[in-house]
Amino acid sequence: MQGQDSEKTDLFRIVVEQFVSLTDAEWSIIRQHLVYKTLGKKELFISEGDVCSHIALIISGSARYFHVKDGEIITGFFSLENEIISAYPSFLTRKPCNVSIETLEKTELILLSHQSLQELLSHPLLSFKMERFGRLIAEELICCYDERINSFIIKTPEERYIALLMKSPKIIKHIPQHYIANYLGITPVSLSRIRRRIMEPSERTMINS
Amino acid sequence: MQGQDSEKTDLFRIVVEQFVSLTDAEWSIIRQHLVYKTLGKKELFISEGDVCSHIALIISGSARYFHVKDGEIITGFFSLENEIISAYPSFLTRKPCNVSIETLEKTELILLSHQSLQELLSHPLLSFKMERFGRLIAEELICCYDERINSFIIKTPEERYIALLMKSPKIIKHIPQHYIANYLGITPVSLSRIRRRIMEPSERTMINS
DNA sequence: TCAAATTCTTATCTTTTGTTAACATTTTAA
DNA sequence: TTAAAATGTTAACAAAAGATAAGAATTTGA
Repeated sequence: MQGQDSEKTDLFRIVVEQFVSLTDAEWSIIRQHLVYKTLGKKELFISEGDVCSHIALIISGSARYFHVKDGEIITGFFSLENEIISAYPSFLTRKPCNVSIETLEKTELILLSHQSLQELLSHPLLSFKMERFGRLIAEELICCYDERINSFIIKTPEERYIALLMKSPKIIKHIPQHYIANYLGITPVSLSRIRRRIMEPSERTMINS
Repeated sequence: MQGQDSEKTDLFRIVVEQFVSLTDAEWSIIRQHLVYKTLGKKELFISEGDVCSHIALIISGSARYFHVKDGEIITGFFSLENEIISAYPSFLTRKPCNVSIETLEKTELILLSHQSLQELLSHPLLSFKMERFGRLIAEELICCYDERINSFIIKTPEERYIALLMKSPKIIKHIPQHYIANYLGITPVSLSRIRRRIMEPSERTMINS
């Protein structure tokens, strides 16, 4: 950990302290396990079939999760700045993951390995807080998953798109549309039609004229 | 806790010990917080808009999770024997839940209230193991959610149905088809067509003749 | 037991989505 | 800079799904 990297890894503390408060002594132990890393654009964080060995906090940049099916690439999720990336089920179960994760742009990460997390979970001074952190992180993730599944069950693709517009305009603006289409469970062509359908009549007139 | 109820609540110990081992002393503390309860067929466990106050283990019976949208009832999930039921996001966040849960048949439950869980999480002798139990339960749930979301992104409705056939024949056999259709994200009519489509040609001939 | 309700299938028609391809625009990389 | 690649829209047609209704079979409950 060099000087400037150490500053970067300190950003991880903010995330942890959203769930459990840490003393400086506790933080200094955790910090030793963190690794700062940058990835260029379209670099892989994890490849389908590998066991996910790290979770990572995105300091800057973004990433997409994708599957390959019948030679087609299908994007299922995005992670943006200040969010965690990981093939979490694989990270937890130590089984090969069914997803690949690739950066969408130059991305700065803070990494924590599975091995390191296990050490922290076993560390006499930290185990309790780390267990709690792990629980609260997982519980928050459950709420996100739940919302996403409900949107598939209850909403039409058009409604899902409008909901995404409202909730994450950042995704709509910064991420290619065919990736968003996959995320919504539809084709890019279909999303293009939905966009035209929900376009304001005034705008529609402007374009048609 | 009367004698026979106490026997029933002991089934909860098996679930906990799948994640953390317990001494008899520890178990006796947890057990005091458990309540045995039966629900008749089509009774509500939780109603959309309420804050979910309990998680429950199904000893016998089954339940379905449903939403109401535009007056339509849409079933999103099922829980069977030996599984947990709860509007977990609501239970965790103390916010009104967006789902109702109703038994599909006469159902025996072991209840643990949010209040009780908080007490156990604060109990000096139990907090560590309860934190760990909470973490591991949440992590397992994440894996289930992940699989379900991936099936919406990657698979067609027909492929989702076939996957359900393979993985949970019990659901297909015991649960009305229009509920399963909702679960797959399609209409009952559409599921009926899918079933005919994937029916063996031989069977199809038998029926057509 | 028997009428009512539920469940499932099927048919018809409409709407939506998927597929493929063409084209314009923008971005990327050599 | 410039050719290649990526992105987004549109069109035409096919396939699938939704909506509605009718009817058969099964289940439920009084």
